[in-house]
Amino acid sequence: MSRTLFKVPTRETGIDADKSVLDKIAKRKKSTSVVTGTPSTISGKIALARKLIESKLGHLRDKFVSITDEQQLIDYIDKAIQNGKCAIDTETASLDTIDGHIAGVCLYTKGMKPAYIPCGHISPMTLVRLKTQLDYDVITRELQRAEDNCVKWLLHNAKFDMHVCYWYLNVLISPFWDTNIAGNLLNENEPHSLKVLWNKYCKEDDDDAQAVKFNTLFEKGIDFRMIPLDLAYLYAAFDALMTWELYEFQEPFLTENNPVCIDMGLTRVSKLWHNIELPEITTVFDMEREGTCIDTKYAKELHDKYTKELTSAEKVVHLEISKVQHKIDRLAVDKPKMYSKLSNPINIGSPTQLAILLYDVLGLTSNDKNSPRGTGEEIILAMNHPIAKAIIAYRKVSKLLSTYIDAIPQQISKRTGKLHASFNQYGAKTGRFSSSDPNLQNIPSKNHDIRKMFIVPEGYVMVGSDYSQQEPRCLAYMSGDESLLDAYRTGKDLYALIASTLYKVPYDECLEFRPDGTKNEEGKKRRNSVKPVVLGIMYGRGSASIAEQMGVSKKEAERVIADFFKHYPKVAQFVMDTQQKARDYGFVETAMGRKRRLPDMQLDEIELTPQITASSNNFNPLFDDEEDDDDVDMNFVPDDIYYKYAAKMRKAWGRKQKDVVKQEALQEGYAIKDNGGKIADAERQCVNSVIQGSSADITKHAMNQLHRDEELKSLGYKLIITVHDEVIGMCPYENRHAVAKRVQQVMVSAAQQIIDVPMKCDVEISYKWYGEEVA
DNA sequence: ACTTGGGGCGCC
DNA sequence: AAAGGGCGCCCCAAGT
Repeated sequence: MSRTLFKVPTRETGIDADKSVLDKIAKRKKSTSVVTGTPSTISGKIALARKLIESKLGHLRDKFVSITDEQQLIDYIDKAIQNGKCAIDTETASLDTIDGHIAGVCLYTKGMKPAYIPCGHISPMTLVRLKTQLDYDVITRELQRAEDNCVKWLLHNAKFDMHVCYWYLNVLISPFWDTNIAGNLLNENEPHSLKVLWNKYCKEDDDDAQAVKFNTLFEKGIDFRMIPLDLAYLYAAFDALMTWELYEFQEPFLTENNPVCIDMGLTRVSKLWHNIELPEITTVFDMEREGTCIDTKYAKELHDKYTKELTSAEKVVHLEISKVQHKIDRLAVDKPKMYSKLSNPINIGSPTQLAILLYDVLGLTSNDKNSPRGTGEEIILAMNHPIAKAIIAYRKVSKLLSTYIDAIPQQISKRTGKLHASFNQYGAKTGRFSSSDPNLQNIPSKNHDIRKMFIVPEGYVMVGSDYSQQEPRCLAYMSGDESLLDAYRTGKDLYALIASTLYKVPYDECLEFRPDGTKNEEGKKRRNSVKPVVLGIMYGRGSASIAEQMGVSKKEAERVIADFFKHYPKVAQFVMDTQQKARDYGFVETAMGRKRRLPDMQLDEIELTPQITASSNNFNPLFDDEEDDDDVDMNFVPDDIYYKYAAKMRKAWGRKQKDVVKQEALQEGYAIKDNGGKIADAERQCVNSVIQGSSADITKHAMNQLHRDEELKSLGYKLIITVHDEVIGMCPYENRHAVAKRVQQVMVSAAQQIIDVPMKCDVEISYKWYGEEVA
C-alpha cells in the first residue's frame, strides 16, 4: 500500500499541555467536594481511581504487563509478526483524535501477556512527560515494523485507533477486524461497547475477570495521561485482550465456509463484511483524515448576518408578547404556578414557556389531539395568530445560527485547519451511515448560505455525485415488478409514468416540461402528487398520511394507493412477503444480505397475565400461598381465553374501546399487554429496512470503488463527505472533467454490481457545496 | 455540575 | 381512529 505519510507530526512535551488541565488545577481551590464525596482535585481523582483499580483489577497485576523497555517491545512485536495477528487499542487524553494527546498503546497477541505501552503519560503535578516511558519514535518504529510485516490488526472501533496511530504516532494501520462493526452485522439490536460485548460473549468466569467500564473507575473528564503507570496498564491492557477474544468469538460466524457461519445463515453477511464493511473502514478513515475546508471568513459574515436577523426576529415576537402583557399579569393571579415558570422576558426557545404563552395566556388551542400543548411548527401556524409566524421565523434563524453557523467553525481542527467530522459506518440499524461532530448529513440544502461555508483548497474543485432515485430503484429491484423495472429500463421518468397510469393521462402530460422545453404546470402537479405514494410505501405510511402529503382526501388517497398496487402488483406482493418473512424468521435482508432483525414482528398480539386478586374470577385462596408456586404455572392462560381477547382487541378501534376490553379482561382475572403498536411499528420497518439498507449497500460499495479506483487515484480525487445517496469528493481543477466522467462510471457500475436496474448518477463540479457549477 | 429525556427540526 | 422510515444537535427542564 503506497499511502503517503505527512511530515512528522509535532509532539506534545506535556509542558505546554492542556489549558483545560490548568483550569482544573486553578479551580480546585474553589470547589468543595464535601457534600457529594466526589473528589474534585486531580490527586483526589487519582487516589479514587487507585482504590477502585486495585480492588477490581488488582488480581491482574502479574497477568498483564507494562512495557517500558525497548527490547521488551521488540520481542512483543516479533511475537505478533510470528503469530500474524495482534489486537491493538489506544488510550488517549480525550476523545479528540487530532487535537488531543495519546497516553499509550495496548497490544495483545497469543502467547504474550496483554501489554500496555505508555508513551504520553505526564506527572499530574508538573504536567511534565514521564521519563520512564519509551520514546515515541521507538513505538512508531515497532508498530510500523508490524504493519510492514502484514500483521493482521484486530481492533474495536478501528477508525478511532487508526486516527490516534496516524495523528499521534504517524503510523497507518490496516485493519483486519473491527469487533464493533462486526458486532453490528451479527446483531444490530444490542449495545456494542467492547466491555459489554466481551462480558456477554467471552467472559468465562463470573468472579475472576470482569470488564470494568472507564466511567466506573475514573472520574468524568479525567486525563488518562495522569494515571500512574503502575495502574494504567491494569485497565488499558485488558482492552486489547478483550478485543482479541471477541474477535475469536466472532470470526467463525463471519467466515464464509465455516460451519458455524453456514448454520447461522450468515454466508451473505460474511461476504458483506469482507467485501464491503471491512474495506469501508479504510475508505472512511481516509475520508475523515482528509477533512473538509471551511470558509471561516464567510462564516463570520454569516454569523453577523444571522445574528442581526435573530435579534430582529426576537424583537417581533416580544412586541407581540407585549401586546398581551395584561393577560400575563392576570395569569400571575389566576395560575401563579404557571406564571412562575415564565422568565422575564419570556424565553421563546423554551417549549414549556411557549406552551404557557400560547395556551394559558392567549387561550389558543392545538389542532393536534396527540399533543394538546404542542409547540411544533404545524400546530403553531394553524393557530393563525400574528405571533405564530414570528415564533417560527425566530426558530428558523436560531436553528441555523446555533446548529450550523456558529457550531461548525468551532469544530475546525487547530492542527489541520480543516473540519474532520465523524462518519459512523453503522450509525443506523439499517446499515446507513450517520455523521457527527458535526453532523454533515443534515446541513440545510434549501438555504444555500450554510452549504457555501464548505469549500475546497486552492486549485481544487468539489465533485458532488448523487444517485438519482436510489431508493425507488431499489424498490423496483427488490420487488421485481416488471412495470417498475420497465420504467427504468426504458429511461422513463418513474413518477411521470406512475402518474400517467394512475390518472389515465398520456405520459407526456405528466412531465414537468413539454418536449419544447416549456413548463407544464399541470404535468408537474400530476407528477409531484404521486411522489408521496411511492415514498409512503417505502416508509410504511398510512393512507391518511399520504393523503395529507398529496393534498387530497383520504378516500382519494386510498383509491390512488389501491390503483398503484393494482398496476404494480409485485410491489404489493413484495410488501406482504417482506413482512411475512420477518414474522417467520424474525429478520429481513437487503440486496447484499445485510440483516435487520425485527423481533417485534414475532410478538403475540397481546400478552395475558393472570391477576391474582380477591376480586378477580380466577382467585383461588388455596393458591395464595407462596409454597404452592413450585407446582403451578402462575402464568398459565388457556388458549381460548387468549384468542377471545386477541380478537376483541383487534376489533377495538381507538384507545377508548381498547380500554373497555382491558377492563373486561381484568374482570375475568387477566391483565392485557397490547403489542399492537409495537407490531405495527415493526411492520413499517420491514419494507423500509430493505430499501434503505439496500441503498446503503450501494453507496458503501461505491465509496470503496471510488476510493480504490486507480484512475481516480492518479487524478487526485479524494472523498470528503457522504450523505446517504450522495458522495462528495474533490480533485485538482485541471482534472475535473476526467474525474467527473470517471466518478459517474464508477458510481453507476458499483450500483449495478448490486441491483439489476439501470442506475443514474448526476455529477456536479463547483468550488463550494451548492456553489455555481464550474465549466 | 452533569446527565437524561423530550420537543423541535435540519437532512436523505 | 390513526397510522412517518433512518439519523444527530440544539435547547430546556428535571433528576441525580
